[in-house]
Amino acid sequence: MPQTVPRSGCSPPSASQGERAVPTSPADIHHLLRLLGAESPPEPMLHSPPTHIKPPPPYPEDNNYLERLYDFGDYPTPSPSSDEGSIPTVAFHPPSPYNSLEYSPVFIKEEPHNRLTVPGFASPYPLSPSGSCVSYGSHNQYLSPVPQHDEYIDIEDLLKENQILQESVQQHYITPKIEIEEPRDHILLRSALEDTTFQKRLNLRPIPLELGSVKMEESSGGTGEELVTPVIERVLSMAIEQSKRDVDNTCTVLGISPDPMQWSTSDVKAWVMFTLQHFNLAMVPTEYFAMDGAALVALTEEDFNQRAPQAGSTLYAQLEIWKAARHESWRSQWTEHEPSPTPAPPLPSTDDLSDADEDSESAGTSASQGGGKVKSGSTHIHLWQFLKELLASPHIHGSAIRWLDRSNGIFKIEDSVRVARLWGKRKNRPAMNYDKLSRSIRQYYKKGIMKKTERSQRLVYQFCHPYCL
DNA sequence: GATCAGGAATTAC
DNA sequence: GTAATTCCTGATC
Repeated sequence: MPQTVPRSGCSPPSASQGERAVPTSPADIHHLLRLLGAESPPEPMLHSPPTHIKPPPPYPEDNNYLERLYDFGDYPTPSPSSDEGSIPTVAFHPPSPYNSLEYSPVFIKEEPHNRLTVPGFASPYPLSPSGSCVSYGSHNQYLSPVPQHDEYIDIEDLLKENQILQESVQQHYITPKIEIEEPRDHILLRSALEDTTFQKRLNLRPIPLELGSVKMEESSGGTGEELVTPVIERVLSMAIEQSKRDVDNTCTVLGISPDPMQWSTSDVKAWVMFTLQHFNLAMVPTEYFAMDGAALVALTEEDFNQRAPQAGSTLYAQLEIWKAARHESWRSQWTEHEPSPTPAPPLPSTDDLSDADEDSESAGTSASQGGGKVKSGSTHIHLWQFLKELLASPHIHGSAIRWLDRSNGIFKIEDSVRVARLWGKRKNRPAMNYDKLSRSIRQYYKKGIMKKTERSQRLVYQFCHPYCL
């Protein structure tokens, strides 16, 4: 894939006037090589950015922001306007599942004083009044007409410089090598996510591969078949490590906990806005996600889609990744104490779970909703969230509580004793009963979280909007 | 008898 | 301060 080159601004002259300098401007290199019959560097590098190149996502124009986010250590970070002394400077975005391969800017620093001109030959590139290249933004257009030059160069010197230039070109136009390596993480991540054992191992719902606007590299050279089982294990680890790294970086940037269950309302908003912005998704009114992390975790994919029809799936998938990273972290911590943990038991398939099963039943709900191995789940959960949690698992709790009218948020408690007992277990309130639980539900009438149904029915309640979403 | 409705005090965070 | 719990009385199904 040819690497496009949004060119950075030109640097001011730094060498002395009398100093013999090597022309290194990409435009100059290209023209010179073409003049000498040498092979040109990749053509797209010498033109304005193609129109299909997407502009960068609307991150804050704070380079430190990106550096904090993409603190990959071994990878250079973009530095379009700094580092004046290096010529040319090529910086690549680090590989990340968040990076779109369609937009991989390469910043090239130019030294205007090193320009080389040839009689009768005018560079097609705009030049500043001082003779340096007009600087480009990532997607700016040419700004000025092309002036002529009256400087002449001895052809022998030109040939000598050409040799130097060839070396320079070989050193600095080796992007194909990098291009091959950069998307490998995407290929591996795709393969890992396509591998259903990933989801089975972590007891997760399937994660959509279309991670928002993130475009995975098409596996042109390799089919997934090359990744045989032993390799999958390593791939799986890489994918998980990558996800965890991304989670950690985002935590650092946003200043939030890696555990979504610990998020405050503002944390949730920050995460939602960040994710929407990160994947260049349509913005969503923040009121739709005015909830804490526990509530967010309790949302189903359908809930996400109802709140954000265009971005819901991506948000849900991202949250699943966060859960997975958290789950994996917990599993690692757990294995420190229990070398041979038994695999998570399969979810109950019947509704007639006995009381003895309610511990695991409750834990199963918490694990599936919270994404982690917590026996009793978080006690920092609201009753309405808990009820929605139960309602979201009809295969487990369908005999205790079920939707009557999902779209209008109407549900019925079929087994008041059991629901109350589950609630009491979750909140560590052994004396909980339905009388108390229903009293709490009635408190929601005044708060606008629930309302009485139009036709009063026993054990039937209704969520208010947007809590019914 | 179970549930609903709501007041009031208390507890937990 | 807020949410939930606890206890209570009275009404309804």
